[in-house]
Amino acid sequence: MPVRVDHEERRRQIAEALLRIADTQGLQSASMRAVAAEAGVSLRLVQYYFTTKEALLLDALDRLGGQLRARMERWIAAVGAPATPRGLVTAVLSSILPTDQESRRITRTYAAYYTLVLSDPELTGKRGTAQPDLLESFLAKQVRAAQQAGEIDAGRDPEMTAAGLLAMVNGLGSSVLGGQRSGESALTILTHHLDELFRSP
Amino acid sequence: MPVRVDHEERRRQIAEALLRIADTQGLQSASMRAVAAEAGVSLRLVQYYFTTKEALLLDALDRLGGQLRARMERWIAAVGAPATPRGLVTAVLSSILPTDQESRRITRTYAAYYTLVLSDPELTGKRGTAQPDLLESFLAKQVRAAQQAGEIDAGRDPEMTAAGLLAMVNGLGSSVLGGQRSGESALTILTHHLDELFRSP
DNA sequence: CATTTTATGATACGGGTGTACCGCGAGGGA
DNA sequence: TCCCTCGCGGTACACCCGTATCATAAAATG
Repeated sequence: MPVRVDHEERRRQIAEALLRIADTQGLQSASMRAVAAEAGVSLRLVQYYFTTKEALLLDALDRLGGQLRARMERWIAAVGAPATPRGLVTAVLSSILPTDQESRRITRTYAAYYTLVLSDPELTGKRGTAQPDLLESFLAKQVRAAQQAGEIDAGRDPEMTAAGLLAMVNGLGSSVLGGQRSGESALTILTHHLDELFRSP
Repeated sequence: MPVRVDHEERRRQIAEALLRIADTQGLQSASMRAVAAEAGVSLRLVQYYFTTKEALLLDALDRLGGQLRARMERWIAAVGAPATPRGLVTAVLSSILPTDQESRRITRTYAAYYTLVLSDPELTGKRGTAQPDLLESFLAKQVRAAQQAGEIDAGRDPEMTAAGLLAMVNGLGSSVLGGQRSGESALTILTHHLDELFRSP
């Protein structure tokens, strides 16, 4: 049987099985054996393509980050040709919020990784750490652009505003996942704050 | 040796050992044996005072909630005799932020419980679920009071504002724990937003 | 004093975990 | 054709987990 095989495809198949388990049952249920079963392969194969569990965890985390990035780009592309700052900010922030099935899956899986990173900080050696900062400065740039267009009060601090918005969206996502709030009400709260931000003084 | 013993004291001793491990190494490292060792007792004793692990987890979570409540009350009491709405809101929100050692410990431990609850929602049967809602309505009440005193623009929606603030503080806490931001800068961002909220129109 | 209850020690059981090792058939290169 | 290495199945090892069981000494109770 052992014909030449597409390694990347096999790795993807296994890593996504891990992500599926992390989403539905949490990372602590994602044992090598469970991942193998979910992917429909033998335990040996998981070991073969990812020699250690840590490698599998890290690879899957990379793929998850890619999925979130792809989703954000899709939402950004959907705002249409004249990409206004307000449209970009709204797209980025609401793409993170767990409102549909995909975003709920992504957010839940990230949450599963969160405590893992907390208890073992060197697990992610300068991996996704830079991404939130990039997002934040992107948002700050859009805020500045909106200020120059007169859509946002010039007295606001762009960095503070961006950081606050991003933190708020993260917090809203946590409360949705925790069941205290629905995704729709979280989105309502977000748009309310965006409306308030984007009103000419 | 078995003199009559203070059960509550023993339970506290063991539960706090659990919380200490959850803080420093995460909940997944908090096995019964590890808790026993940390508390300086035998495994059998942990079983004796909390027959099952779930009971121990739940009891420790209750105690953690009590610690956070006590901290908030201490911060509220510290604002002085004329308790202005702004003082109360500031006290409540900044007491949650992981700025000092105690709040960092509490926030980290709550985060450790968070994913546990996500993967097993019926673990906490209507336990701390109500507390965030109470906090939120308390904050909304203070916002309304400040509006009537003319300290906050009357056009703001109190509930939305309160929900946004609480979510922002939660998100800021996560980013501090994740190492992307210092506790001081998180506090700076919070006070910046509070300054913006509490300016007469 | 006898007996029951309380607080504790020691240890065993069944199961799940990550990893390592052995084997083996089917390509491809010499 | 010979041989090597690629892809993979099966299984074993050592360890950790939560829980259950047995034993026992001290105190409370009668």
